[in-house]
Amino acid sequence: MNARKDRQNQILTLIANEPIATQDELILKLREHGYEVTQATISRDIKELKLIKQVGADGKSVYSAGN
Amino acid sequence: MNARKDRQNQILTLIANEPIATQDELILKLREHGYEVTQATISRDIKELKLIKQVGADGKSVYSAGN
DNA sequence: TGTGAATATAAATTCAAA
DNA sequence: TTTGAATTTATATTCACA
Repeated sequence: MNARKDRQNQILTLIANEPIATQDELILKLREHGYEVTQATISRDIKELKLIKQVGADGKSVYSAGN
Repeated sequence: MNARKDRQNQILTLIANEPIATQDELILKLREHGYEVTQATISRDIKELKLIKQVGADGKSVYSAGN
């Protein structure tokens, strides 16, 4: 299925363009773009995409593509 | 106080030398090296050290120094 | 296969205290 | 300031099912 791949690409785009700190935040953003998913699915996407969660200079954590 | 800085250096050494997946694991390793701390403290250390948790190729997550 | 609901596990934070 | 105990919050996993 391509819904999954599309969604994962959207995730990459989202985190590249704005700081996203939690999976719940990501769920909301995805919803704005027409993707309806739950936290369990996001968690799996993040794992597959090998995203990392890093604490920024300001102390806020942000998801990003590790490399 | 230097206990904190010493402990944080030990943390950096530990994660550099073996894969550590969780804060509880880190607590155990630190204990082996004479440091007695709780998860709350480790969480703060990790934040200060700006460590990242990344999912490896094998699917296991590991803490590492982001850069 | 991919997903959601429920649950388990991990991690961050609050609040008191040394 | 730094910490631990308790708690909240976030994330990963299990289990059933389309």
